[in-house]
Amino acid sequence: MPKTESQNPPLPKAFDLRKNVVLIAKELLGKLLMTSIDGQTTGGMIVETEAYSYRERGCHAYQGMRTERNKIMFEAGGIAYVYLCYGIHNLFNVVVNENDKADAVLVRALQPVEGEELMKSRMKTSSLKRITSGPGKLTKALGIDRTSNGKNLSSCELWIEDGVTIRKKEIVSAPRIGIDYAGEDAKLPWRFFIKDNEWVSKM
DNA sequence: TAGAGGATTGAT
DNA sequence: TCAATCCTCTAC
Repeated sequence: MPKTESQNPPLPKAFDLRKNVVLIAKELLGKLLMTSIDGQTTGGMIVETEAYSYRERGCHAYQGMRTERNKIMFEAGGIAYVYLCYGIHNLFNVVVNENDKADAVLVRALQPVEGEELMKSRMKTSSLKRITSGPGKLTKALGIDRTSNGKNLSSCELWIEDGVTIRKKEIVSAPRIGIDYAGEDAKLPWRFFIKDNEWVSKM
């Protein structure tokens, strides 16, 4: 039987709009990112995130720069911001904060928990090894593309639910990847991942 | 409207 | 280390 909107769990507390995007990026670790496409469910535990705020240069919406691509970031939190990177990869972000405060959390890696066979099929591999260890890979494995842009994260096709609680001492912070253009802001330790987790990208 | 560059990935 | 690949943004 197809899922309905009301059957999905409410968004986890990580989406509390009063919280800072950096705090939310840490709290998303351990949560489950799930998709249900054509009745087939896939999903994984979030093991790596990066925080982006309109206040710093690494962010697409730096200083309130609103474009056709990033306009979704300016909406109220709890929706998906999916964009194409390098012309090839779809990258998935969780929009947080209030209207016009364009903060988002990039999900960089997952640990598969459901639909492993379908994910392997989508990745055209017979091995589960590292198929969701990277922002471009996890979207492909879960079937996320730009049609998911702006989608509510309590929808029946794409949602986040509570998983396991990650203790503070298990969370490692580091500078974000691939934003050298952001100058000093590139050094902000806003990349978070679960210590010793084999699914984290670029160990 | 043209040109440059990019929150990546996989092959070599 | 480099190519793939194409959307987005900026400059003119």
